Amino acid sequence: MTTDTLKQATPENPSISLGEFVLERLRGAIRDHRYQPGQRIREAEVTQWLGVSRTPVREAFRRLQADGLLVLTPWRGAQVVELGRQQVVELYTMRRALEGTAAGSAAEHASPAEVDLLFGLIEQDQAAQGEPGRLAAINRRFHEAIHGAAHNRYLLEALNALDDSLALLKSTTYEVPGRAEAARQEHIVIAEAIRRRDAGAAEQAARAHILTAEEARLKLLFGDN
Amino acid sequence: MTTDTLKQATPENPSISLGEFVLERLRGAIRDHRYQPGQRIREAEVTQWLGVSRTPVREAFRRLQADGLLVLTPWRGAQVVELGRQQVVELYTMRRALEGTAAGSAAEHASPAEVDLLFGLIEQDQAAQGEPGRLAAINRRFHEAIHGAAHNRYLLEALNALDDSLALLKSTTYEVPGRAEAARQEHIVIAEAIRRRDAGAAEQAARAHILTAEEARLKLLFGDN
DNA sequence: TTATTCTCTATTGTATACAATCCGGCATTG
DNA sequence: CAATGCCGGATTGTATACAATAGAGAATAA
Repeated sequence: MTTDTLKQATPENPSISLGEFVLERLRGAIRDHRYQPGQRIREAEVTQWLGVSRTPVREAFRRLQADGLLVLTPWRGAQVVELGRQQVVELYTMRRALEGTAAGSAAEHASPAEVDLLFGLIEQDQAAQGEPGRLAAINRRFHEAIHGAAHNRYLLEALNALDDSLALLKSTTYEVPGRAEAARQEHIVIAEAIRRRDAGAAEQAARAHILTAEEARLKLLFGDN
Repeated sequence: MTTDTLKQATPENPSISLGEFVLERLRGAIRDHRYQPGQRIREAEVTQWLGVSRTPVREAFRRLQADGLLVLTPWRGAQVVELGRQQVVELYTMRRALEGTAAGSAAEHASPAEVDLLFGLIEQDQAAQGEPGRLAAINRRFHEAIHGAAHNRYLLEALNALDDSLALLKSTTYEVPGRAEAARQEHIVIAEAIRRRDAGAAEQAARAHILTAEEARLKLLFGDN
């Protein structure tokens, strides 16, 4: 395959390497459940799908393994990770810690513009009542805004990896009745703590928020009471 | 190169893949400062050193990039990460969060044997006064014992990656006069909180411990007061 | 001399050939 | 008929050939 042909395969950004291209396409496919948990992914399959050789595909596999999205077994290849109840609980413990830290750091380091963004997103959230898709998107942007306002690149990377792992789960906690309203109130508490530069309160509020999200998630997935 | 020759290159465990082998050797070399921060690592160089082809070397590079130990620039290859003051601060913020969470989880989930191990290591620590090397090793085992007692594999992986990143720093905080004694007292507070199953106290004690470690580190590295 | 452009070499990105291994089915045997 | 061992294809692990690029140094012009 000529390089010219290869470049046609990455129209969005012809300058990135094929390995990065394959990585992003695979990550997206896993996040969108086009590859489902437990499913085996063969190198040849991706090779044909994306029109590249095995080398960049294998590179992407390694990165996704490091991110916790794939399990690579010697001579057996790649499988999308399946999360059991225990693993979901462990992931939410991590998320409580990291979101709490992010909110606390944001209280210390957020710029005025970043604080404004948080409250702007809360307003958008109020305007999107009854639209689960938009609510989920705004919720994600709210959390991303906090993550950015923490100004800690290691924290940001860890949170992104965590988000990818949780995307393996099928359900959205917004399917739980009343969850959207409760989440909005919790967001307001977090944002106000950040605005008044109260790191401890911001951390506690974020932890409480993640805890209720975890309870909603476990109820949805495993019928916990 | 024949496969038979290759297997001689991995005498410790002939069954693991060459990629894993290269990964561990490189990780060790970076941790031991045989490759120093900022130094460029060429593929051909590792190829000759370990007697393998470029393929497993490149695999290892990707994994080390994901772990935050290497920076891979397109067409320029791999460089060992250099940590500036800001990055050290960010890493310690992460470490406060994760060690605090680990101590809290350990208070909830540690087995009696794991609690005993903690106090056993504290005794060993007392017996090793004045031997910086042994003190550092025991300190590491103490923290690893807490990490294990948390029973959270995602947390464990994150802490291991963090440890690798901090290993990029040259100095040991045990070089600060009185640091060993202070650390031992802090360890005791953590271990006692875990023994009485007080998750909140364990988390706070671990955070305070990491905070003092950070202060010692910043003083050593950048002369902070 | 100094700045600039060009060329050439070292190095990495990609594709592919080859080796090793696993897993299914089939035959053989008790 | 059941159990066991042995092929053969499918798949991954590794090595290597080839393409593309960056960067250093030479050659040239001002």
